[in-house]
Amino acid sequence: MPRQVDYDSRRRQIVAAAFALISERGLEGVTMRDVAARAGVSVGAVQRSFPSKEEMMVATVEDMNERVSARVQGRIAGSADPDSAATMLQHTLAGIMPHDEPTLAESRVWLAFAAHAAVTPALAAVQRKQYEGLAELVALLLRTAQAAGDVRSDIDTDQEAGALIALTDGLNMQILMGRHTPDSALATLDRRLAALRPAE
Amino acid sequence: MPRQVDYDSRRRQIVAAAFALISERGLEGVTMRDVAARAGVSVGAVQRSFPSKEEMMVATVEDMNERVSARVQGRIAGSADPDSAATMLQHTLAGIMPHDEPTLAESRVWLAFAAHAAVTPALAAVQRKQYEGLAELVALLLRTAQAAGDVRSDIDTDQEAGALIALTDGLNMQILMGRHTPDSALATLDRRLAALRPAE
DNA sequence: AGAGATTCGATACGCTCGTATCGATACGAA
DNA sequence: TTCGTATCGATACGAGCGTATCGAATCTCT
Repeated sequence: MPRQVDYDSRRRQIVAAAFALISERGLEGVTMRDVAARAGVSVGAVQRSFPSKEEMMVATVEDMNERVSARVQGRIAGSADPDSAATMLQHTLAGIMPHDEPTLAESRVWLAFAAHAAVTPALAAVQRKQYEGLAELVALLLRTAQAAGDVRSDIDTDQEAGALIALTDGLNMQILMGRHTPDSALATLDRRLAALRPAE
Repeated sequence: MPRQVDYDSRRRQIVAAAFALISERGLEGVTMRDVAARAGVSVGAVQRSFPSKEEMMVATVEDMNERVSARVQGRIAGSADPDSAATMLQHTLAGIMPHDEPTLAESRVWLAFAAHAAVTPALAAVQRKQYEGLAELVALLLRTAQAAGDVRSDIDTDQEAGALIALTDGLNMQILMGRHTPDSALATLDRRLAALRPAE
């Protein structure tokens, strides 16, 4: 029963199953058997694609990171005013926050891995790298918006980028905990962004 | 071999061991055997104090919540200017953030439970309640500071409380991920608090 | 002082996990 | 067509888990 399916697509299928299970039950609720069942394949097939569970998990983190990045990219590209750095900034940060069930699932997975990374240095390094890219993007957008006069010039863009990302992450958590709705969290973020504009 | 030790102190001892293990290895790294060994008692003794692992975990969450509350209370009480709401606010939020190894451990445990709560509604309710108390306290302090003229009057205190807590949580996570030092995170928080003051 | 109750520590049990193994099967090359 | 090989699905295995069980040891009470 050899090569009848494309390997990449099977790996994606398995990762998608792992992703769904993590979002529903957390990291500890994921077993190889469950992943195989959810993906509609046998455990052996999963083992063929991922020699160990850890490799499967790593692929799942990467998939999650790519999902978020792709979504943010998409929002930026599809934005009404793609040339405005201020608009791109709003789309970037708002794009990270969940607003429907698929993105809520994404956030749950993100939180699960974040918690895991706190006690797993190898994972922490991966996450830190992802954040570094985001922080640089946000800082760049802030600087560009600053040059366009859309952001106050007395703002340290690197510091502000860190603060905005922290706020976004915190809002993210509060949404998952049910202390914020996606709408109210987005409103808080927008209020914060509005405060960056120069006084008229 | 009956009642030779005080039950409350044994429970505290066990909870402390569970707490330490969670902070080191995360929730999934905690087993009854390990907890017993760390606490210096047998598994049977742990079972005597906590009929099930879940009850032990619940007690550990409660312990964590109490630790944070007690620490914040202590900082407020010991603050140089206990009468100033603005000072109390700073101590409250800064007190939540980690600044040394014991408080870093606290934060790791907090994050572990937060992630778990995202897929465990019963735990989410406990955490939500804890947050509600914090949000009310912060909002009250904001209102008081507002009345004293230390905070701009155009600020919606409830909204701002939510934003400040989200920022604090986000900074907390970034510290754990190594993207912020306790000092830089505290500086970010203080900058944010400074921005609440009325323009001179 | 001795009987009874209570707590402890050790161990057993049933289960689930990740992973290894292996026969069955389907394809490609000769 | 047939052999060799790559893959799959089922199952086995050893480890580790939470919990149950039970004899030994200690305290209390009469």
